[in-house]
Amino acid sequence: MPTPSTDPSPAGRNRADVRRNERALLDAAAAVFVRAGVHAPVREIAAESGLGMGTIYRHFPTRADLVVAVFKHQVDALATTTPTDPTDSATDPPYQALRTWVHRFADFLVTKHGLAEAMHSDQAGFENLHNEFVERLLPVLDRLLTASAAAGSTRPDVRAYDLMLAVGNLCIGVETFPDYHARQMIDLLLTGLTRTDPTTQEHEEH
Amino acid sequence: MPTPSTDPSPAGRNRADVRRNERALLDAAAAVFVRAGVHAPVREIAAESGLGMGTIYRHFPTRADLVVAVFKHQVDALATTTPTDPTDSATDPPYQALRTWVHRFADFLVTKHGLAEAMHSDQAGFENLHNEFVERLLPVLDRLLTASAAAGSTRPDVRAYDLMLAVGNLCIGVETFPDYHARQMIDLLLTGLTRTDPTTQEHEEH
Amino acid sequence: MPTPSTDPSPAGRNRADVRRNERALLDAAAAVFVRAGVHAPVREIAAESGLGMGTIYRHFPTRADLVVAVFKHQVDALATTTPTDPTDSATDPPYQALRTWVHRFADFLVTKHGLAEAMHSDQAGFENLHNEFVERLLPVLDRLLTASAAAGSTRPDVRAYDLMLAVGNLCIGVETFPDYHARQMIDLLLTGLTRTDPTTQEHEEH
Amino acid sequence: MPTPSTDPSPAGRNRADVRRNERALLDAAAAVFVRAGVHAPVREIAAESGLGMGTIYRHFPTRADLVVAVFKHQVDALATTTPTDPTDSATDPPYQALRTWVHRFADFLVTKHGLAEAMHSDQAGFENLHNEFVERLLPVLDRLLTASAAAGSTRPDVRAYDLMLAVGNLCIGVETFPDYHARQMIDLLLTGLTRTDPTTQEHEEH
DNA sequence: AATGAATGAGAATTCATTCAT
DNA sequence: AATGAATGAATTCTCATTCAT
Repeated sequence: MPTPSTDPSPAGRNRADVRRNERALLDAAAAVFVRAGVHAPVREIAAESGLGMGTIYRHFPTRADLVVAVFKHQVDALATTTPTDPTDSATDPPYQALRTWVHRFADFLVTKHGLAEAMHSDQAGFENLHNEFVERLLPVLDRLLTASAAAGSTRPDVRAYDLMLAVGNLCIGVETFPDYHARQMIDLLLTGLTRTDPTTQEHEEH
Repeated sequence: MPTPSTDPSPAGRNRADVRRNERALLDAAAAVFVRAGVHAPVREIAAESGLGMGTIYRHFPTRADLVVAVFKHQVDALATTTPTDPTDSATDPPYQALRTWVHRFADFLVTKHGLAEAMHSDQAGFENLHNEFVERLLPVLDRLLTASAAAGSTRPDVRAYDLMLAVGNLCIGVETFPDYHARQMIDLLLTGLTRTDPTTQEHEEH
Repeated sequence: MPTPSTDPSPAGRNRADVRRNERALLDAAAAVFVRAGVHAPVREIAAESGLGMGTIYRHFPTRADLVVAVFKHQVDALATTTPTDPTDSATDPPYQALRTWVHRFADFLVTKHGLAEAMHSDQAGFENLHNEFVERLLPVLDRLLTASAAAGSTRPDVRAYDLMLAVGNLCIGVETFPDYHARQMIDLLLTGLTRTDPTTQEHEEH
Repeated sequence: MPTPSTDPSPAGRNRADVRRNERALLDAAAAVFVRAGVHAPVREIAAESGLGMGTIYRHFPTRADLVVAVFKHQVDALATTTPTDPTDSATDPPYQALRTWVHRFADFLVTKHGLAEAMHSDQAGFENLHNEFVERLLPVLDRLLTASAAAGSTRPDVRAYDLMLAVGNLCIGVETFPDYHARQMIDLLLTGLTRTDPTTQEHEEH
């Protein structure tokens, strides 16, 4: 809804308007995803955002586009921060860096209702989501895993792809079954990954 | 109403027919579940079975009833065979028994498209499914896990419930992502479960 | 299915069997009609009777046939007892006889959940029901009404048909709205039938 | 799209369109209700209106909402005109005012196929309909009846609620049975309501 | 004659997506 | 660009009626 007196542009909405709408949409979608999962009705997101449904479709033609966009920021954080942090790699042995990152990844998934599930959805329109994760995060995890294996801390025969999916999977059901301790299971997996040096392993577990 | 000694059935359509139909229904449902997941439309199962939709509702009032029935046989096998097999417990140390059962459990889940997913569904009508699994299988796993921990082979601080859900989770996505090796991830988890004994871990993996 | 030891007839069930079934059906239907109205599912009546649904259809091809049969006894009572009772007509003036019969008719309707409603149903298969009532009871009411009018107790310009439907109508809703006093309304109608305030009434009618 | 000063609507489809559709829906529903009763399938109303089923649900979430809306105008007329008309109360004695209103009420019901019936429906979604009538019209009738009783024209022991339901009931079946004269029966009821020959009437009631 | 399993049309309801304004 | 009303396919579930045994 343009405010004629303040906007002299004859063409209507300007770039700022559009960007503002997109932001509102993303915030609304994030809120709704938390509340009702990533399969929530489009109308609900529209209502939350205060914008029309048509606007959603204009900005994000498929649901996956929206989901990807919603989590892009957090994915970016996971993708960029860790591997470039020099202090981390200085102080932490590679295995510690791997553990830390996996935990952050898990925390991210666990706090997004339905996201872990959606990562595997073969529903039309969700391939993008999986691809996004693979493209952005797999290289990061791969680097960490390779470094850890190179240091002799972890087995060299485990692929980052499998590990990423496995961790994602272990996060499923956290909301549905409050009694399920995903964190501990992930730790089990990580421990299983290590190369048998007892001193390294025993005191890590929580 | 006379009860001829040879035919206890008082009704027209005889028992054999009815059982045959129920079998057809279960087979059809199994096939459709593989093809389209356990959320497949009832109509599709009816079409696959060659029977009417009403017949499905007669036999299995809720979807979960059908799902449970479809997998009952396999669940029964998992629930009964293992813990009572004396030769197993004689030859295998407790940890081996645990591994074997977990692998069988995983094989079962992996071959049923959508089953692992359905186990977590909070959709109406699927609670039964989760309950069925918990009620039937959790005691078995619990016994195996307790025995293994008692033998000092595995950590005593891991609950069977978490382990069951975790294994179930790790099986998710096997069909969707052919490149995902659930088996290896499950082995990682099992290894992580052991008490960090270097000799135990190295040669188990496949 | 014959009872071999007690029934030597080679042709199967004898007349007594069939009649017994019909009676069971009628009793069951009466019970279900009270409980769930005359639109109750056929299956429910079958279950109540302990007989099969097919048997119901054999005995009563349409639902109205069943409804008519269920109430036949009571209709018979209304149709035959009153007009032939000599003591009644001796002690009661004609108007009193009319009132008494109308009350009995109303009591009959009120105690059959859904019957008053069904009398008007234009649903396929219910014409019979209306016809049955008209054919059996209208002559009775007509006789009573004519006698009462002849004695100068009631208006001569009211037809028995209208009165019968009106009384039937006034019985509707007794179960649904416990606060509705059908009895009093019927009394109002009967009172209105008597010649009372000439100035108010005569010129209004259309 | 800037908001022209003449159109305050922020939305695409403008208000006039929406209102036109709602009107089309109401007209279609009224027509279908006459033809097939208020239980007619939603799809039929949609077809009659030329609009989609979803549109009906958008405008009228429950069937009762639609029914209420269809008859709202007439209910409004009955609810507001009469009691505030000063000339009526000046020229008519209270009993005449009562008669007039009851006739108007009956005319309304009689011309709406299935409405009188629906008023009593205990089907889910029809409570509102009954409530609407009671809430809107009962106070009006109560005022008229009380005034008439106060003037000594009618019996003081009859409640407006019973009278309203009774009149409604007497209107049932007008379309189904063309030979049924609801009008006359209502007049009978009203006449029975008047205080005339005390000896005949008072002691009969139970 | 009796049975009740099977059938499938019918009705309600939801929601992704389009498109006139 | 934005809107949100309109659409109607898709899905679930019920129950009258048929018919093989």
